[in-house]
Amino acid sequence: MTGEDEHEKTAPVITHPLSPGERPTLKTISRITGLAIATVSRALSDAPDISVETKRRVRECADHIGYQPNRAGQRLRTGKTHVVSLLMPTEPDIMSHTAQLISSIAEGLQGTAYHLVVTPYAPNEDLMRPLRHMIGTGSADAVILNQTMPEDPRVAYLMERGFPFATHGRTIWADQHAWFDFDNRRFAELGIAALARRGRRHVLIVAPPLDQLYGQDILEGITKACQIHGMTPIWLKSATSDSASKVIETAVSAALKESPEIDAILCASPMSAITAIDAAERSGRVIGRDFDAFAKEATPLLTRFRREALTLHEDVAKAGKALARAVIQAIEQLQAAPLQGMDVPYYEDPLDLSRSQS
Amino acid sequence: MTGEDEHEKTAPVITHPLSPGERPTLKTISRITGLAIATVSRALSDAPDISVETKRRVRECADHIGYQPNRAGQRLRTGKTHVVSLLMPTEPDIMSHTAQLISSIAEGLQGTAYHLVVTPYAPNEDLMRPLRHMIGTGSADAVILNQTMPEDPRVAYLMERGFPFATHGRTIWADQHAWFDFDNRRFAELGIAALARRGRRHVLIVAPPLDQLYGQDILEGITKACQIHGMTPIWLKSATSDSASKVIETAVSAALKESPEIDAILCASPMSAITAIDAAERSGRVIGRDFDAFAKEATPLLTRFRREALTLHEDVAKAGKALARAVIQAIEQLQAAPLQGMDVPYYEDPLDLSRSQS
DNA sequence: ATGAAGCACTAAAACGTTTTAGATGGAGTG
DNA sequence: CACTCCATCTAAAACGTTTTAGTGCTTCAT
Repeated sequence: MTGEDEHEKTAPVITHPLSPGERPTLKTISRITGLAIATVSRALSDAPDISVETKRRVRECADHIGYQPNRAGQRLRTGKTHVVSLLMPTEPDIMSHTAQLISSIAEGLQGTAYHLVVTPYAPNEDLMRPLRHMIGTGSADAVILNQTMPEDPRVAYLMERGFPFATHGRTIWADQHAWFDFDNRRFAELGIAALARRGRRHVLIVAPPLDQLYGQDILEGITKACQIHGMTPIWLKSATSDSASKVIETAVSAALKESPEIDAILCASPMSAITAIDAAERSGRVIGRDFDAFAKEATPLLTRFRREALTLHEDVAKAGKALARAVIQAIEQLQAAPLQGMDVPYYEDPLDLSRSQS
Repeated sequence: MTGEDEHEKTAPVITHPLSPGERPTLKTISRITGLAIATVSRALSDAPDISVETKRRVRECADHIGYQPNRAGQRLRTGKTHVVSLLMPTEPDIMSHTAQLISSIAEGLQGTAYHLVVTPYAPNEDLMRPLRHMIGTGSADAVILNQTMPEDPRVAYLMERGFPFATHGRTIWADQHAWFDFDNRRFAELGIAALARRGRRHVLIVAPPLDQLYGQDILEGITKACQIHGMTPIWLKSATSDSASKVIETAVSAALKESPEIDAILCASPMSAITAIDAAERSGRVIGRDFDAFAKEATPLLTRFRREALTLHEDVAKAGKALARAVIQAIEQLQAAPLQGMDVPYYEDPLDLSRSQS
């Protein structure tokens, strides 16, 4: 009876007897509601053996005083860090859409209990070291790898240890882990098709690095599409799409001299496209007249500069969001199957666009 | 006697009686060395009342078993999070050097006890909300703000609360807090001087947003330099360097029609330069012949595309490293004065470069 | 009446660290 | 001999959370 009276007294007039600067804890709620700390904790985590009425009261009180669980306490007790680590090669001195990827992963994590910490590593350094260190010190609950090779040893290591992770880019074990990727085969097919539709026949390929799966995908896509459309691919020697611009420039110039029949260029990255187009024009050819160019790009950079260039867009923000979802699912293991996704990039013909807008 | 004997016995033969998968803790070291946990802790933190010999023994043991302090434990006890939060507007669908900034801040934090967590916020949202949330939940020891306005309310708030922070970009309170910035006044002066040296007289300014201090700096620099070099600035109306490309394009076209005497363009960002040069060429002018362009850029993007464009380079990696240092100093308050730095960007004349290399 | 079962709650321990307030023992001092 | 002093070490508490193993109490079947 008196117990019920006390409840009646404290419940409506929630005055909190805590000094203003103090961060509220479970103990605070316990003091206010008169319940044990354990009860408060279990009420907030919706345990089955707490009455509905108690849960309501506790939650109300928690909302009222603005309770936020202390992560350090949780972390110490549960061993969970609430951290997702993005393992990325140190960013080179070049513009990229990596920031958008980071930003969108972090956004996707917003509202969950997880934070994104960025862990760069020197590209020439032992790939395994940062990963081992991260796992060894237990500084994250999961990893996102953003540049994976087909047989990436890190992926093998993570799978073996059963450590939650997701990759940006598939591997040969793609069916066994969470990943997100763009459909690079389709990029290649769309590119070759678009160039063929314009009557081009001899396409210079500024190839992607072949040690990564997306590179192999593009390779396959191009080969197949060239057969279908009767195109002849000329592979750029001694440079890939991520070579330094001078290397690409030299290689493109040499290729154009050697194979004057080239009337199209396909590039696996926007930056290499910029260089390649420039080199072609320096060799006296005019884009749109003497040749067409098709490039993969994540943002409207190239088209802004050369409307004549054909580009295939990738939705980087979508990739980030998907990776965030995937990695959380990997941590919580909601489902047996890892979350995977492939986004089909889209192609807009800039000639059509400029025609309709002007 | 027996106590000393035990020391003699345990010290040399360091066998660690811990199950292999277990992460070593202070308790582990305590067990191995026979010292109390408190002693081990104080030895590792180099407390004055621990003997030199004991410190040596403890450190040796710690190294041997690969002890790494449990951050959650430290965090709970000390209230320090060991987290630096980078508060950044969500990255738009555009290539940028932001990733390099993030990467280099994180690199600068490597080796310290701090991690970088990325906290994006919607640009249209209340600026204070994410900051308040961060401080309210105590989820970081310090913040880095990467786009500050001259009278940024966040900076005022942080100074008032005495919360450690550093900014990328100065404010009107620049003498009171840690910051790093590029010398944008100098960018403007160098640009105007370079254009004047080429005999140009009427320069179209694709102005930076004036609500940020770097914009005001550029404005001042241009005004002063134009006076000195006898140049006439024509300010682009209805668009700034971070407007959408279509807006910039329209505005540039209109300006060129209205002021045909324009023979130079100065742009506050590489992306706006790409658009502006394109628009000028669509109006029938040829870069290098009819006009010159000067742009601020962090990476060799623009010059790769249009060698004729003059650009001023910024060392983004240096900024990141400096911010990391500054924020750590702000946390540890090693010195009374906040760490500040201004980097002078450098200018290379691409005409000289192409002349000497080809 | 007795025991079992179930409901709603709680006390206490544990995670790993740092810090406070001593404890211990030997050396120096009166 | 009693004392202070000092150097070195330690026990215990605390940070906030979750979880284990209960405790009371009621109800219900026997």
